[in-house]
Amino acid sequence: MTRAYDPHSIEEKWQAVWESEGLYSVSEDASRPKKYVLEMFPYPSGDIHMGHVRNYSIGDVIARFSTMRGMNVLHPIGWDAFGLPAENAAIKSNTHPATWTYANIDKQAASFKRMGFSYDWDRTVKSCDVDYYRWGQWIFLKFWERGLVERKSSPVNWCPSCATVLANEQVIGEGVCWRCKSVVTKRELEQWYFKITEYAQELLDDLDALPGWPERVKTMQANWIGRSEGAEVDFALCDEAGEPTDTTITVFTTRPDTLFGCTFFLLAPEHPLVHELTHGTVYAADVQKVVAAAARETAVERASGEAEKLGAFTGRYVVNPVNGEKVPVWVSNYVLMEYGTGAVMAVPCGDQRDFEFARMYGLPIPPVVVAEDDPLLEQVREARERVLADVPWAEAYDGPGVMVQSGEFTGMPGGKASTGMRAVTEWLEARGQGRFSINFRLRDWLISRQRYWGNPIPAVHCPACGLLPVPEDQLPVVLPMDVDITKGETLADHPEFYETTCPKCGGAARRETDTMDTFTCSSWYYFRYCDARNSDALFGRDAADYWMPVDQYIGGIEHAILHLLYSRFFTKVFADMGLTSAREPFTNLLTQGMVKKDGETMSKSKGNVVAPEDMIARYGADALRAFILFMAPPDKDLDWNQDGLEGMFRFLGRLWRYVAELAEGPDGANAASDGASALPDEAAKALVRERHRVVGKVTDDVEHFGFNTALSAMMELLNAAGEYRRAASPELRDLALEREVAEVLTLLIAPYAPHMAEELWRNVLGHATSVHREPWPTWDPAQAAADEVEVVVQVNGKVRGRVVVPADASEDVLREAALAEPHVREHTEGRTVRKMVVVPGKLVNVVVG
RNA sequence: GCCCGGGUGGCGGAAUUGGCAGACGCGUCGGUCUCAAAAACCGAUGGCCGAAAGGCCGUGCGGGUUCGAUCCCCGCCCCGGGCACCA
Repeated sequence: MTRAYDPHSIEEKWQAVWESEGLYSVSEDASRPKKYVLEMFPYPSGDIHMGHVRNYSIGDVIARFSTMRGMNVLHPIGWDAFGLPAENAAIKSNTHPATWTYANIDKQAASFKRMGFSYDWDRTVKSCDVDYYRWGQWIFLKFWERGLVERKSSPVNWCPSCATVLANEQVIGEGVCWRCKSVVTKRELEQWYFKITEYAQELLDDLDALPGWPERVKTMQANWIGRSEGAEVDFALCDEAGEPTDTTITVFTTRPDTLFGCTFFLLAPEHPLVHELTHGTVYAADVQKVVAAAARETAVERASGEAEKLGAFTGRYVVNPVNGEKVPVWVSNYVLMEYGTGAVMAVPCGDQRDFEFARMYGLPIPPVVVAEDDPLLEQVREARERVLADVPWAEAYDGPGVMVQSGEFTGMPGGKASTGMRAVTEWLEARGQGRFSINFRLRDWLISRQRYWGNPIPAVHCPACGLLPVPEDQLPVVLPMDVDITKGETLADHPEFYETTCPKCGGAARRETDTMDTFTCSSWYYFRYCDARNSDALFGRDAADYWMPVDQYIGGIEHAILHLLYSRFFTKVFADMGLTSAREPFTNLLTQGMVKKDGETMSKSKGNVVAPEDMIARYGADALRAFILFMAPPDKDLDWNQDGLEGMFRFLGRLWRYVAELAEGPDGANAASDGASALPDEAAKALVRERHRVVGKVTDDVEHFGFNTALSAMMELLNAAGEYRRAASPELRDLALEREVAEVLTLLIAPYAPHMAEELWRNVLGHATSVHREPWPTWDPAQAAADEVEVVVQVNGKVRGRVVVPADASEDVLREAALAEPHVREHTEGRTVRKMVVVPGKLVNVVVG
């Protein structure tokens, strides 16, 4: 009696065997091509959820498949273990964040092991281990040496719920915190930054070097970096009497060709000159109203562009360098201090915001770039001086056109990146009043956090020597464990930590008490995996050169900017430091979709969480892994459905029975009998064809992440095997062929259902070594091809019949066969055949009139 | 508002990108086995008309190109995501 498929009796058994055999431990091996397969660094929240199951199952299939294809595969796992949830949980449950974190890591690692993922656990890292984070501090010091660390005061994003600052990338959607979704506010604070903007151009340019990334992700990064080409223009500031001074205010503009249409000038409410220019004047009160209103605006209102435009005249003027005109300086909330210089030349005819502002405050709107098809052009085409002070338009025009009322530039083409734009900039450059310039939307990365559970920033504030790095030989700065987190203490409340001596003068000094953004920990972990136990260096050059870059990275789309941009930045700096030859960390990126329930994201608060553990308990890890991959293509969102899991369990059971019954043989006889005596009948030929076709299809599908269709193809092969068994007479069954199909199916399913495949391979089919070390089955396209094909015959585009012809039938043979088909004849009877379209091997279309 | 995705049976999804729409699975219905049930196995399953043969309709909607369109083009509608006062 054949043993039934029982995942519970085999899964944990094989997990233990694999571990003791060291099946997934790898080392550098020059004789095989390497492949580095990596899933995004998990935060150890303790519970694994379906998103994890999906993410790590995708990676595991790719890793196991690659091994079977002959590659030396690095597939590591570790824990992104610093972060706020640990602190919040600790406060709530009166434990230490470390206790909570390490317990969660153990729990989650056990769940991952229970899923049967093929990780090299010897390389595991935990970012809260001092052996790990000391290298984060070392990186900080190296960045500092290279001038990539800066401490400066500026308006920053503050999350009131997390009680800490956030980097720009970490404010998402309508101005909310990426982690807790609270509305973020602005505060002026002195903070630590990594100067990622130094790499803005390279981060943008090298997106082109990533053909293996989704277009969507690259577009999002390009938009985030936000490169604009234009010019800086210097405007001389006039004194209170209206006389030009030597002080200039510089603006950035993408449209220097519209400079002749500049009729006012704007400063951001936060601009330092605002107070200086208006203090003690009659304009101060009105200006203050705008400044105060802007300060009250939430990030949401400000970012949405829906806030009402407010403005106030400062009483001062600047001189337009192209025509010497004095234009009034206003303050307005629609000018952002963070972008460009915080000052703007307003050209109302060419910019919708300036247009609206001008209409609101009665400022003139002279046209300077007019579209070719605009009737207004005839009125002003030849005018070099301003003859028309206001446009009859309902809105601004920012497209290409002809420059008018623009002095010597009149008649030139204007618009973005136009000859007029270049001519005006060159004119300014020749006079020292402007220059070509490129502006990025990307801001420097704010990395300091006012929280405890993170990597301490290795710096010292000395009253005598100023700000100093902790010397390299004094690393690591160990995070003290005796902080009372339940009282809300941070390092700043901990004198034993912050009281120190200056590394330079030896006097009393204060240690920096901010910790680093957790995104710094996840920006280099993939390098550490290459050489995880190295105690002398972040990683050895040889190990990194062998493994890096990551060949296949898998994770959620939510990191399209955040983690993926930071990691690209770190890798580029590492390359410039000579640590690695990789300039990009992740060659191929797969962004997997979300796992939902009834169209909604699973969450405890909604009470719709499906626990993977419950599913494993019922159907085993193999069915769960295979099913989540079968449900949908990996990059699409999917809606959880338990009935389908049941179906996958049934398929595995069918496959099990097929292999097991065959191995035991009919009536207990050994199935490995000589099948050569059996006649190669049509049924056997069909099964051989299917075997080759399916191996080819599964191979191709996995390479393109078509896990769902790969599984369908395996089901088709099993169905074909069943049909063969029923069709072939018992005495003529080709048992050798059936045995081959059974082995092929076991090999094909191995990456998806590794435990079942292993049990079948070793204990049922009787092989001595692991299925996961077997070479991937080969296939012969010639044997996959049928010698006869069914060709569809259409009459006027409608299918009217089918004919079976040799696969290599000529067009003439096809024509003849098509016209002879009885049903086709009915439809062509008495009508003229005007044309016949023949697609060999596929279709014939008879066009009749 | 702008930029990407996407819309296919009762459901998840296929269709080698211009060549049999609906593979595979779920669900449903019918059958075999059984005292019965479960499991397993077999069969049917887009809609409408028809006893059947067969016919008509059908990939969000409306046009177009083509011998032929889920696929390409034009114009809409809906869903999801990203960006959004960036000068």
